[in-house]
Amino acid sequence: MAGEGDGHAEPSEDDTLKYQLLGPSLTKAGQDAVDQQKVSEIIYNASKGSKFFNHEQERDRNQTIKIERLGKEKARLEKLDLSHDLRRADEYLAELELTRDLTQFVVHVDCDAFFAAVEELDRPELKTVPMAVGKGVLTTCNYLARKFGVRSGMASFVAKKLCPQLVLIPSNYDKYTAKATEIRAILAQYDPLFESASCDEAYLNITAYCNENQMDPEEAVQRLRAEVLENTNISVSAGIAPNAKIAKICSNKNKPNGQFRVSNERTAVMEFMRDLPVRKVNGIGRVFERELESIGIKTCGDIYPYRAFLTKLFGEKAFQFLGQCYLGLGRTKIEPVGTHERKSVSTETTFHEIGDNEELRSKLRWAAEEMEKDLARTQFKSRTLCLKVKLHTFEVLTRQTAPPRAVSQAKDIYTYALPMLVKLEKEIPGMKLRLLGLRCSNLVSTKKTGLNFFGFTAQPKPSTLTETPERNNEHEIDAEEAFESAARQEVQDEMNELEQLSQEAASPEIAESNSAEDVPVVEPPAQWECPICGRPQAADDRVFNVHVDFCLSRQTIREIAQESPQEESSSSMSTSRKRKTPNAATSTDVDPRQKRLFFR
DNA sequence: GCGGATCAC
DNA sequence: TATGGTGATCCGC
Repeated sequence: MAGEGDGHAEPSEDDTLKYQLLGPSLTKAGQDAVDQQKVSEIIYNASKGSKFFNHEQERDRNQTIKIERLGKEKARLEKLDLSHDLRRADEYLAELELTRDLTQFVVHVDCDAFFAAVEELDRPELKTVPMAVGKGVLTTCNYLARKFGVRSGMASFVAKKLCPQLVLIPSNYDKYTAKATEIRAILAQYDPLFESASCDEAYLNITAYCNENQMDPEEAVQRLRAEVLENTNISVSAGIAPNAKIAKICSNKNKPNGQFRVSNERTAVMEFMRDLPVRKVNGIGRVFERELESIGIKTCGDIYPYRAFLTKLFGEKAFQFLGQCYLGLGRTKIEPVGTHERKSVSTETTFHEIGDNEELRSKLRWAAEEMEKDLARTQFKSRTLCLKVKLHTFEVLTRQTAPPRAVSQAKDIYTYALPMLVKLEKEIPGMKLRLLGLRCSNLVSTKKTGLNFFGFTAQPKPSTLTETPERNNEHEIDAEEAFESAARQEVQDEMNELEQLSQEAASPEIAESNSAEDVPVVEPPAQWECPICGRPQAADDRVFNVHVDFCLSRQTIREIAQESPQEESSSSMSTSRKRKTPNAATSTDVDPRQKRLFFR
């Protein structure tokens, strides 16, 4: 914690900066026995004077200013009558409490020092020495290295200062993904619909497994972990809890090679959260931690006495998120990542400082070519293009533009990105960059699915690194789930097609400028009736899509209204939605994913 | 809608 | 000597 050890509650400027320099993974496992004071000193001295350091210092100063404002605002609020805010907060918490679901067993599985562990399988001699994977920046390190204060995300030259004998291994992602696939095959036996959170993490809902096998969740997870270890030689840690948020926190509790459970009782959950540092919660990082600490919130239990202040100090979204933290609520619905919708594709690279305009153009051309490949791989075109640069001072700038038509080819991307770069060169005389990148958003799918809306012919999903095993190959999967999966995919494709159409309607020239394989041919049924409202519709594909989409939304709202109002118990900060009206059932702000209810 | 900032892994 | 890449979300304007 910042300021610790100086005998003062108020952290000094250096303390916050040093804490910042320690990196984001301070709270991770394997650091308990480390003298943080000493480590922090070494990192500080290794970094001092560098451009990176100066930038961090600048950021730290800005945060301090923000926190000072926060303190003044809090002092101002304390003099006001907040009874209205207090009542509102209590009403919201009561509302949240009604959504609590304690019927599910959710598990978060986390591989221990995954990349390092995989490397150790190939070269067992690495097990006995401090070792890290990565080049300029470490992606993972083994537990021997952590004893020296070495952490993921740390610059390797700093790590070498902490631990001169540290062995560095270049990363080999293909190897890790292959291993991850082996592990996922085992996870699927416990929950075929498990969710890959990343290469080395997954969420499972083992409620059905436990019921079918008459097994205690802890016993089931013991078995799961043993099975993974036996078959793949990778040790994993796990958290068991009534929801994903707590399960995630629990998986870190007994790392490595351990597990921890918070039982499905309200008192157990509340007690667990009460003393839990807010930083342990997914979504609360170093900055928010500092802000919360400055007003007196260190643990999730501390949130409650401040409930009346939170909206005015941090905004509505943060208030709702913190409310869920205090109550220990989280999602219980675990679903494969394939069901999520991609929002952007991006590429960026760091290089040594470049000021020469010609050289920068060459970097931009390269980025555009990378982007073309990525868009082809993910099967998208893009209607919004964003240029990202990092100056030699580490300051990051972005500039965004909307090309007249969706782009997918390198030459088009370059054409529309170049003016942004030129403008930046003019704005910043003598501009020197250390990074250049491109991001595409407002995506339009180019997947060829045909338009058999009611045929439900599922398309095989592109297999990305974190994708779950192909559901269609798992013959033991419930037929209804497979059906639902296909339906979800269809709805997704449908919406993408709709976007594609609207985009083409706006710019007719695109249909000519692209070859047939880029743009799927749209063949709607000649005549049809809307399956929802039953009304006959004109055989115009655009109207068809718009109408069905509209009807689907309406249908969904009706269905949700009929179901219990607890449908969506809660969600994490990143997925939480507006909730101005207290009752979600009457809200028209429907999560698109809920449209699948129609297919039940 | 845009740009900056934060967060996770 | 030297501090990453990808994707997402939220806020203020």
